[in-house]
Amino acid sequence: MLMSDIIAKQIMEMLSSSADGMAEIQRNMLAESIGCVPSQINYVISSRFTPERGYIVESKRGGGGYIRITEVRSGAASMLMHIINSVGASLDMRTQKIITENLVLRDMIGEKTGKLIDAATSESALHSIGQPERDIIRASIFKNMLMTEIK
Amino acid sequence: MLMSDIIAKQIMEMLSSSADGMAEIQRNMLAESIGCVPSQINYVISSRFTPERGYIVESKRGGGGYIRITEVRSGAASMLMHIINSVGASLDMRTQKIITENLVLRDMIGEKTGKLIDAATSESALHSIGQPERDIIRASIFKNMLMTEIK
DNA sequence: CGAATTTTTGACTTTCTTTGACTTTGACCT
DNA sequence: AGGTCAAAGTCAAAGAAAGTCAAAAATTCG
Repeated sequence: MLMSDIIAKQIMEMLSSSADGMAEIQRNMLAESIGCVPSQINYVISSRFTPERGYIVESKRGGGGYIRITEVRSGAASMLMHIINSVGASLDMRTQKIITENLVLRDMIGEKTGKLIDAATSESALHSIGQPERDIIRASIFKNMLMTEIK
Repeated sequence: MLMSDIIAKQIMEMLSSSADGMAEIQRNMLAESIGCVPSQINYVISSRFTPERGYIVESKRGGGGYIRITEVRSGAASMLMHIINSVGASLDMRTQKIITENLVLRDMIGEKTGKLIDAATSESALHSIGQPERDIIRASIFKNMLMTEIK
């Protein structure tokens, strides 16, 4: 397993074992205990604990500094509504995959629904249409499909 | 025997000897061990392990990268496969609705899946694209979605 | 045989990860 | 206030793996 995956796993464990979905870490401590350079913690956070994936990150430097990661927890309907509204007129596949993966992870949609969304918006399904229309149609399909999940 | 056939055979062996029908390979490793250039692995995968033939391929680049090939195994698979193959390059909404409704009635797909297919291929989802491209895209999305039901 | 298709190769690209030198910020102590 | 030390942040280079594409070679088919 990659270093970055170990770090991410560590953080997720802290998050899931906390009652309020918050994890506060000391960057240098964590790096030391895991055995990596401190800046790699930043890399992991900025590549995996992004707002797109539903995390909020705050930090403070200097003595007594910390990094606090908060997992956004809200009801399925409002979370889905929020995503539908925040996705613009265009959506690239990478972003779609990240959002969908997160929705499945958070149990906002089923795994099967996630697979169907991936299939419907895949490059393979939309190959006959060129850019930028492809990303436009992807956004539209994505939102239409999510809409059916709001009951 | 062709190099490509050897590569394909190798992968198929991995697939059949795995309990879950999954094979995860390191492209450069495999190329090295077989004795071909790495990109030939891509060629073999894209020419022989296609969705049409019942394979799903995922991959990741960079450190710790991999290529994962999943083989679809099912009895009901062939029936759906038949439908997928019988739908041409273009599919109008009325025909799509009829086929989907039929699949739901016959319990080949769940009601929810039917709803998601309808949403993904609806006029509303595809409104930004004109005819005849709309029906072409609809056929493609439809087939890609049905493919996920083969498992 | 000759055209069409399939296979082979390799140079170049993109994506993701690791590392470390340097910068900024904040707290605490004279 | 100013200085010092203890954090965290930034950034770019190097490394690791897979992807793309098109030219060249081989094979198949009419």
